[in-house]
Amino acid sequence: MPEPSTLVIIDGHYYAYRYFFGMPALTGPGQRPTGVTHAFALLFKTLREHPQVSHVALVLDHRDKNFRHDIYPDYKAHRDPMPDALRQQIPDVERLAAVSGVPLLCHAGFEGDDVIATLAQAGEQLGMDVRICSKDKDLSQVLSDRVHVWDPAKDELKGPVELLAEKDIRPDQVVDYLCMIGDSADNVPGIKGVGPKTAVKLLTQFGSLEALLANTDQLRGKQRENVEAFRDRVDLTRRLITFAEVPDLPSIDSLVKTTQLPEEARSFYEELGFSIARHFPIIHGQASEGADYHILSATDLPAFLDRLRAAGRCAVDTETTDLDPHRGRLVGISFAAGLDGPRSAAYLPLLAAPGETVVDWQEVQALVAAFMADPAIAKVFQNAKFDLQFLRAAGAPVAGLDGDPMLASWLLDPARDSHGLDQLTRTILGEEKIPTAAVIDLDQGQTMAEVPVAVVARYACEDAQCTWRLAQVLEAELAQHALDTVYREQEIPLAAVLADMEYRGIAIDPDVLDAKRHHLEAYLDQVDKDIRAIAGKDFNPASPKQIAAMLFTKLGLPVIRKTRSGPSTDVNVLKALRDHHPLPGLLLQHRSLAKLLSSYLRTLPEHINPVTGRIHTHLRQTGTETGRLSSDQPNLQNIPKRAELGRELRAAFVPSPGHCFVAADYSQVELRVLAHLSQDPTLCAAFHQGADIHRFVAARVQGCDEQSVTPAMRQAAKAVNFGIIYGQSSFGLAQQLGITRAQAKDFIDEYFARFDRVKHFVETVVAQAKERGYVETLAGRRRHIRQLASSNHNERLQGERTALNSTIQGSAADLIKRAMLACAATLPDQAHLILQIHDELLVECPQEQLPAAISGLRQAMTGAWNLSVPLEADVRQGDNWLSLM
DNA sequence: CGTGTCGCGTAC
DNA sequence: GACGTACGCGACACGG
Repeated sequence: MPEPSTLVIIDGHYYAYRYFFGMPALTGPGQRPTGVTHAFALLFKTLREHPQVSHVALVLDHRDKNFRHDIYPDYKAHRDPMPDALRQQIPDVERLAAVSGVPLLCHAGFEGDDVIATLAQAGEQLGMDVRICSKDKDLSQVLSDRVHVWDPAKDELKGPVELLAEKDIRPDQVVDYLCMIGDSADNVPGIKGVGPKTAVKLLTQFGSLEALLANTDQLRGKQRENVEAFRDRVDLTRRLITFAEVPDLPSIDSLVKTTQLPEEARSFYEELGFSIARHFPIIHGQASEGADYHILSATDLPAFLDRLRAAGRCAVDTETTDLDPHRGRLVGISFAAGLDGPRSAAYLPLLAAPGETVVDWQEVQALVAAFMADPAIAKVFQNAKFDLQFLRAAGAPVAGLDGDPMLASWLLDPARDSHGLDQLTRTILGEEKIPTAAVIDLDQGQTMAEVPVAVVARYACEDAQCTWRLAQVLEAELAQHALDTVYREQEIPLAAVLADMEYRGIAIDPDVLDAKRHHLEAYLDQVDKDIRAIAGKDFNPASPKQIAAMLFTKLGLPVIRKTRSGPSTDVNVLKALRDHHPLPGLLLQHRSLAKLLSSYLRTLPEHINPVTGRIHTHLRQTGTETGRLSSDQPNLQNIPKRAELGRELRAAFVPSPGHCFVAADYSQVELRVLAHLSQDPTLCAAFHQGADIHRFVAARVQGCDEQSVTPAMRQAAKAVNFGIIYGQSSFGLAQQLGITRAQAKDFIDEYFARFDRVKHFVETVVAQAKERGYVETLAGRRRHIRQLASSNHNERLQGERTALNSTIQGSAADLIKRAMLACAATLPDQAHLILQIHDELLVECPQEQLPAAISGLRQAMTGAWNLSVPLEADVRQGDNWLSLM
């Protein structure tokens, strides 16, 4: 199949303004404004790498007046002149286009829009697809089946269909429409008293402007006068609004895109101070080369902080003696804001070997605390969650958290190997940082406090200035991909919430764990003895390899399932073999006891912090590709719940003295997300009715009423509901339910027949993922799915499942993140989030605030997002985690 | 001796 | 081969 060629035409004027006003103002060497040029560089990069784009042109307005000024001297008379900082960048954008191999079109006597329209029609006539990058409404007149406007950041294509849906007009009516409403920005008056609404009404009624003017007798009153008064101006207005055909445009062939950035662009990028690593093969340099670092004294500090305050935004990094904020101390704080060159930074030393000069924290704490607490000073941290906890512990809690390159990197590509500072500096900035190992010997337990101040200062300043520069680059890239909103409004504020949750931790009753542990150890001992009595004393029941040898070779039991390396011995296999022999049952008991002991009962006590007596799990914000949080050290998101024996250990998780727990979990959140995203009327109706969703689906699929749904039917429907979310096949469903594959297929077919918008949604998600290479959640987060491009059939199928599941799971993750953010406003002052377990929030509050906490938590969760189905949360209270069941 | 992979099992 | 996302344990293989 020949690839259809796609011509992309960039409305340079539109983008210049959009980038100028819509993004942080970057400056390069010598305070030269570079934000717009940089944004264009990233746009060009996106187009270079876009698989569907074959031809590119950048269109700019000519600086001279054009024919419209000749026929209408007042044309654009009231327009503000271009801001200086933008005007200065236009030559840079032109040079950028030249060195990037993007043809620049700019014709005297015409406007950019004329060039765009002429070019679009030329491309269309050659059978190409044309995408115009612009939001200018005038351009709607050239839309057709082959000509669309396109926002590459959002990957949104709009053509005649969308125009009709949004404005209720066809492309051939656009000129009439625009004539009627006029254009105040261009100082072109339309019909007095006619705005968009009336214009559409009149066009629908009369068909065209010409017909309207010929039939003014059908109008009455003021409107008739206004329309008739317009008759004299209609020809002029039409000439101003209609695009002129621009002669002598270059041939379409000359617009073939360059897929590689030419080497000659390198010096231009360097001249502007752009990160070249994103565009060129990496040249390794040292991040501290040519840097300007300064060690602060107590005397310097006030003036320095004032400079940062005036700058409004800065990167901050802390050096500490430990990774644990409850045990560690601050060794120093570094700051960077590009004040004296992009690589400048300063270090405030607070702790060092005896004899070294440091600043007394007591002396500067109030000053630093005021700085940190000032929300008007925007602060950027690499992995802010960490620094926020240390600064809080040191008595300088942070407000105004505004950026985190780690989160920016994760949003741009959650699959990136590492979002660590060293890695980002290498891949984004193309430079090497001083390795931590070159400063301290971690194996020897050495800390930053034992290293000369000058050495730590250099290291700390490098961290701060790399954080600063990375934030600039990555945030510009976020904006390019329409990820800046979810960054600023979701992930960045969430980091502060997570810092608070980690810092607070959760209390543990060690006696409960101890008692349970001793009980289960005795029990395990007995099971162990029983197993050895049958299998021999050298048999290791923890070894799947030895179990397989024993069951399948020695005892000759049937192999149920195979893994890559041999027969499987997992729980389903052992259950199937229970009736054949006593050993499988004993092994199952061994497995569950050993799991509880090794994963929980023996390890949890080791995670109790000696200072706080609580467990402070890490809530990792960049730990998943779907957008869920993950938890480690220890993982508190997989504490047993389903089986009785395991569930009981939840009794060890207790509230602080005088407090109680409130927990709430979303009811069927992923299915509600599915209903919302698919807009399936039946599924949506079920949730609006407050139906038992599995029972409801069973009734629909079986064609019976809900009262006659048997437990088995409900069970089957539940399996299908989950299967949909995971992209399960008929084979998987059959295995799950112990039915034949044909029966499973019938069930799935019937499901899709009853919920046909769900079917459509599943297909659309996969198709769009294949087209764009990524899927998107409710909040606009993205996950690239590389397997979809695989030549391997099974890998592609896996990619399709991932695409579907990530959309739903990721959207559900967005919902609970929003709920967590809402908690700040809805919970009473002494109630605090303690844990998040994907669809559940655990809150600790003083007894007296219990009612307010219950209603606040419910409000935060149900109001997290306005879906087309209600969000429901089950709220419970209790005095330990077990009693919340 | 440490490191990486596998099978397995816990959660949602 | 067949159901998505995590973390982490013990066993085992491998390499220094």
